[in-house]
Amino acid sequence: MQGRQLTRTELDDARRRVVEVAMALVQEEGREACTLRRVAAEAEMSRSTPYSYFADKEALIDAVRAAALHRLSDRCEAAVAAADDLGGRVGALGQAYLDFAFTQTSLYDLIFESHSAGPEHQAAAARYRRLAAGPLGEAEAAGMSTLPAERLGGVLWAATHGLIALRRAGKVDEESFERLLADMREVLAFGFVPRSEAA
Amino acid sequence: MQGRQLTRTELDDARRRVVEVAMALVQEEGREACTLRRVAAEAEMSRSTPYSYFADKEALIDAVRAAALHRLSDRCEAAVAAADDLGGRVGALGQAYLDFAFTQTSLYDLIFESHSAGPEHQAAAARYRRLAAGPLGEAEAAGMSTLPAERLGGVLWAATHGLIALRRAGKVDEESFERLLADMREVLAFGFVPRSEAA
DNA sequence: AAGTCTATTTGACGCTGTCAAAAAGTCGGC
DNA sequence: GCCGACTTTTTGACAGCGTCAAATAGACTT
Repeated sequence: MQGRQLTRTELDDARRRVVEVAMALVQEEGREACTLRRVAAEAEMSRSTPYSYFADKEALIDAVRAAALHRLSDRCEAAVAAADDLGGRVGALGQAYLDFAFTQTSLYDLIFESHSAGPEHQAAAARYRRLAAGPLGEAEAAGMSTLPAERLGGVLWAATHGLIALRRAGKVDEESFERLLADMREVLAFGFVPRSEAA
Repeated sequence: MQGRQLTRTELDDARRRVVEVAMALVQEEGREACTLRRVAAEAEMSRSTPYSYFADKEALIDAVRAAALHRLSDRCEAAVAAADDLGGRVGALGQAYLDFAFTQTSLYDLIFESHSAGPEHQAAAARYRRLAAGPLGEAEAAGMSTLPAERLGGVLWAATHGLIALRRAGKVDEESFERLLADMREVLAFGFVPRSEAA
């Protein structure tokens, strides 16, 4: 109920708080539970105050999606930073990705929910690609990859996400998932020059 | 407003009609537009009659999901049947899959929407796997695959779906999509014994 | 102190999924 | 040929949703 002109950062802070509350709601109670009215209540504002920061619900969800993608990037970045050799970095990237997908399931699903052309989202996606290009670029520079890092990264991302999605949607069971993950490592390793020289 | 005891097939017919209307609604106006009340109206029944056939909305959507998966299988099956050599059959399977994904986008998305453990859904998924195992099994029998058909199929399915999902979610643009599809064919061909013997 | 400008809240609308109660229709027994 | 039992369908009602217009509350300016 305050009436003075808000500073830029005050406004941004409020906006950010709304996104945080919404993200927490998605993560803890699922996509469905993330309703505008609940977000508002939990952020201790009236039900239509979020409309000061977002055009509509979809705009809010878009922001949450971008934030979720940033969080995924954070996890991967940290994991990569903690590893100390090249192999470790590539492995850590993949492991962190899988951990996020199966730990923060609702957020992960949100990230890949259909069409979202906003600039925030594109930026977040670009950041993730750039990040993944790190270890893979190293591999390329070391002459270990038959493909440019960016393209190998795309193939790996697609395959990994696809397998996760199939598992999540119940198209493959737990057992098949594990086996397919191993198979994929085998097959996709072809994107790298023969690791053991004798496969 | 009829009051007599309905035969098994009458009941099934009505149920099927509801599913068909709902599926048409999803395909033509999107997932959001598929509301219970609209389905009921379009099927010319009162708003709560669908509850005679489905426990709740999610149960109806589950049925639509299974039906959509069956339709995808139909398309793939027909495409495979129309091709006459092994290479053609494998290619036709993939092409039909991609066509469906980019043509019936809402239905395709629905298929992979999270968790759906119902038996109808499992059966539909099993049918699709069995179907895909046809051409791939041939390839295996011809000694062209380094993996059992079922496992190679899983890898291909995951990679293909993942790429489609990335494209759909705006994580890769049109251009990257085409390039990655080609890259994936290249890399994944390793699941087959060297096609040209000299890659 | 009055008036202006801005941020927030409140009221209201049409839509949704859902269920209990009412209604409508068909059939078997008399 | 009507009556009561049974089954299916419709209607009424409720809470919750996203959304917007109007009303409100608060802080600056003059």
